[in-house]
Amino acid sequence: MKKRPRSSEDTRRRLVDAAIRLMLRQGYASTSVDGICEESGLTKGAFFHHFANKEALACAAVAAWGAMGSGLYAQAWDDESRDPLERIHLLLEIMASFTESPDEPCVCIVGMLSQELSETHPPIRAACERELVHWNAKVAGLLAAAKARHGCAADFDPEEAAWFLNSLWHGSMLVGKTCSDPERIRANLRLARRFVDGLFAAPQPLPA
Amino acid sequence: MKKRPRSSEDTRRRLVDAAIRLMLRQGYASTSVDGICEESGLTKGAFFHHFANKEALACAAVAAWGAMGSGLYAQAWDDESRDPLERIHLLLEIMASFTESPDEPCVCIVGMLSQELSETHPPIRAACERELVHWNAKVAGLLAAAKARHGCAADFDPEEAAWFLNSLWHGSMLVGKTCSDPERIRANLRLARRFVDGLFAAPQPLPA
Amino acid sequence: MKKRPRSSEDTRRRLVDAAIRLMLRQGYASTSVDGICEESGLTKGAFFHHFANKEALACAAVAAWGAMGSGLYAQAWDDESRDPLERIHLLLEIMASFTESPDEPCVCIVGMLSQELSETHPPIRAACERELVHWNAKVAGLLAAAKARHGCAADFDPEEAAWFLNSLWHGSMLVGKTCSDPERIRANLRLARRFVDGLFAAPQPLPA
Amino acid sequence: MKKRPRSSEDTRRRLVDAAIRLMLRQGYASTSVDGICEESGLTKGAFFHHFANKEALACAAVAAWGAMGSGLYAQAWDDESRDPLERIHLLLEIMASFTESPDEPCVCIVGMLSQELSETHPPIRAACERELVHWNAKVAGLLAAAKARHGCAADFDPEEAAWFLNSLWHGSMLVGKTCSDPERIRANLRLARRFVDGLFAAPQPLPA
DNA sequence: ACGCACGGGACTCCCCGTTGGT
DNA sequence: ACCAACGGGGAGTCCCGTGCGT
Repeated sequence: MKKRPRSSEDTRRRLVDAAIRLMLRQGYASTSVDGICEESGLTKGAFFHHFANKEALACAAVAAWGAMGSGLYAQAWDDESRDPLERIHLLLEIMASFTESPDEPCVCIVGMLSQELSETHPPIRAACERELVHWNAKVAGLLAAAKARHGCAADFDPEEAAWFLNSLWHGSMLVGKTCSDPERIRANLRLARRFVDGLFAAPQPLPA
Repeated sequence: MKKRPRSSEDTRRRLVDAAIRLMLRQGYASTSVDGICEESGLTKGAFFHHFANKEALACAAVAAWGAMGSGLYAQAWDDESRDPLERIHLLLEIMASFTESPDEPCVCIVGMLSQELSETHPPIRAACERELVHWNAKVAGLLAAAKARHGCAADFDPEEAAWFLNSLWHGSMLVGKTCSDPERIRANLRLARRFVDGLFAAPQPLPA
Repeated sequence: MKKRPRSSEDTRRRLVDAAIRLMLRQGYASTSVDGICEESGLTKGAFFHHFANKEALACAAVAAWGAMGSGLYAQAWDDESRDPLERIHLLLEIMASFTESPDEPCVCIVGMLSQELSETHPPIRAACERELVHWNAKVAGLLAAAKARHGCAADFDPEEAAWFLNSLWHGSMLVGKTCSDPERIRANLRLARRFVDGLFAAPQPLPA
Repeated sequence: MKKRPRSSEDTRRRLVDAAIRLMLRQGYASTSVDGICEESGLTKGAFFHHFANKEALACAAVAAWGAMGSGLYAQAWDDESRDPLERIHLLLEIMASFTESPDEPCVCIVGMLSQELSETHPPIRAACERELVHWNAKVAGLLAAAKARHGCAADFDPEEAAWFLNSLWHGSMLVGKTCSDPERIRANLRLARRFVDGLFAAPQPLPA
C-alpha cells in the first residue's frame, strides 16, 4: 500500500475480467491477447508475466466465473435452515434474475468456452467440467435433501435430475441468445419448476 | 453436364461438408478457409467462387445441417398416421441414437455456431435461429396434436414445451461434450420423456 | 444486325469504357479484371477473348482516350481557316471546359497510367507517350503557325513551348485533383494564355 | 537508449525509406508490405508495430518526403539576405539539379501517390495536399517579395503564379518520366524562368 | 512487475488467367 | 463470341509469444 497500489493480484484480476467480458461476446479464438490488454489497460508484458499463455488465462477466467457464481447462488445453496425445495425455487429465481439485465444478454463463460474448445483445448474443457460438476453437486444435494424431506412421486436419481436442470439451463441461455429473447429463458425456468415440483410427492402449485 | 463440370452443386456440397466436419470440432474462428479447402480437396479459387466469404459458407452449413436433420427426424415428424405421443417418443429415441456413434461425439453445428457467433455475426445467428424455430415448430405441432388426442394433466403451451425440449437438447449436447460422457445425454432424454408424459392425462409408464 | 446486335466491336468498346471509368478513379493496379467485367456487365470469358491480358486492355484504353480527345480538340486543331493564335485560345477554353463537370473531377487516363506504370509496364508507357507526342505535335503546329503569322517577342521553339503547355496541363489536373479544386486548373489555364500571348509580338489582352 | 533499442525511430525511418524507394518505382498498390519489409530488412511484425496499415505508412512517407525537400530547397527558401528573384532562379536550378541523377528518373512521391490515390484514399490525398500547399506557400512568398522589390509588368497574384509553377513542375516530372527524357524537364524549367521573369518590371535576360 | 520492439506465421480475401464447354 | 468453374498464388492484416530493458 505504499506507492504501487496496483498489486499483482489486482492486475491479474483486471486481465481476467477483461477476458471474461470480451470472450462472452466474441468467444475464445476471436478474442486476442492484444484486445484483452487494451480492454484492461495493460500491456502484453503484464499479460505474459501473469499467464503462461492465452489458454491459461481462459482457465483462470472459468474458475473466476465459477467463484462469482457461487457467490450469487450462496443463498440458495448454503442456507441450510430452509426447506430444500424452497431453496430450489429460490435457485430458479436467481437464475431468472440473470436474464433481467437490459443491456447485455444472459450468457455463461462455461457454456461459451466448453462449446468452442472442448475437443481442442483439454485444459479448458477440464476447467469447464469442474464448474459444471460443482454446480451439479450443489443442486443434486438440494434435490436429495428435498427428496428426503418430501418423498418423491416416482423415484428419481437426484444427480441425474440435477444434470437435467444443468443442461436445460445452459441450453436455455444458448437458445435465448440465438433468438435474442430472454423471455424464452424465463419460460423454460417456469417449466423447470413444474418439472421439479412434479418429482416430489406433494407438488407445489404454479406461481401466479 | 458430361464429365468436366464437377457440377458446381457437387463442389458446393463438398465444401459445406468439409466445413461442417471441421467446425464441429474446432468452432468457427479456428477453422480456416485453407483447412476447409484441404479437407475438401479443393482450392481457394473454388472456395471463393462459390461463397462470398467464410461467413456465407457457415450460413450454408447451418442450412445444410438443418436439411439433413429434417431427413433424420422425418419418421417422427411427418408420419401422420401414428399417435403423436408415440411420435414424440420416437423423436427422443432418434435423438438418443445420435449419441451412439462411437468415434465422434454428439454435437450440433447450430449450437456450436450460435454459441460462438450470436453477438458478432448476425447472419449466422439468424441462420441458426431459423433452424431452431423450424425444429421447434415441428415439435410444438406434435405436442399440440398429442394434447388434442390425450388431454393434458395441467394446461401447457405446446410451443413453450417445445422450447423447453429444444433447450434441453442443445444443453445436453453441450454438457455431454464437456464431460465427455454421452450417457449423460441419454439420461437427460429419459427424463425428458418422463417430463413429456407428465404433461398428458394418461402418462405412459417409463420404459424398463 | 441480325439477332446478335452486340457485335464484337461493341463488346470491346464496353470493356474499354468500363476500364477507363474505373481506372480514372482507382488507378490501374487497384482496378481488377473482375471489376471491369462487372462494371461492363460481361464476364471474364468475354474479357480474355478480346484482350490478351489487363495490360493490353490498358493500352487500348489509352488509345481510345486519345481518339476521344482528338474529337474534342478537333475545332481548335483542325480548322485551318482561323488564326492559329485564336485556335490556341480556343484550345485553352476547351481544356477549361473539361473542369466544369460538376460530379466528376477533371482527370486524364494518360496522366494516371503513365504516372503509375511508366517504370514497370513499358507497353503502357509507350502508349501514353504516343498520346502525349500526338497532342504535342498538334499544339506545336499551332504555335509554329502563330509564330509565322504574328512574329515572336523573343525567339522560342514551338515544340518546347508545346511541351511546356502539355506539362502544365497534366500537372494542373494532378494539382486540381489533389486539392479538390478545379478552379486551380482554370487559373492555371488563364496564366497559360498569358504565357502564350507573351510569346508573340503583339500580345492579346487578358480576357476580362 | 544504449545498444538494443534499434531506437524505434530508426526502424520507422527504414520502413519509410524503403516504402519511398519502392513506391516511386511501382506506385502504391503494386508495392506490397512484404516487399517493403524485405527492402528494409525487417519483418511484418515490425511493420505493423509501427504503422497501423499501409495507408498510414504512405502518409508518413509523404511527410518525410516533404521534410527532405524542405532541406534541399532551404537555400532558396530561407536565405532572406538575397534578392527574392535570385532566390527563385536558384529554386529553379535546384529543381533542375534533381534531373541530373543518371541512374534514376526525376520523380516525386507526392505526384505519384496523389495521382493514384486521390479519389480512394482521402488521408493520403490530404497528406499530399499539405505538401503541395507548403511548397506553394514558400514559392508564393518569394514571388510576393520579388513583386514588392521589382514591381510587376502586369499585375499578378503571387499565389496563383506559384500554383502555376507547382503544376508545371509536377507535370514536367510526369512528362519526363513518360517520355524517358529528363531534358524535357530542364527545358520546361528554362521556360518557367522566362515566364517568371516576364512577370516583373525589369526581366532578367535568359541564361545563355 | 511491467513495458516496448519485434519475429514469424497464419488468416481472410481476392486476383489474374486457363480450361472445358455452349 | 461468350460463359462458369476453377487453379494457384499472393495481397494486407493481425496475432501469439519472446526477449531486452527498467
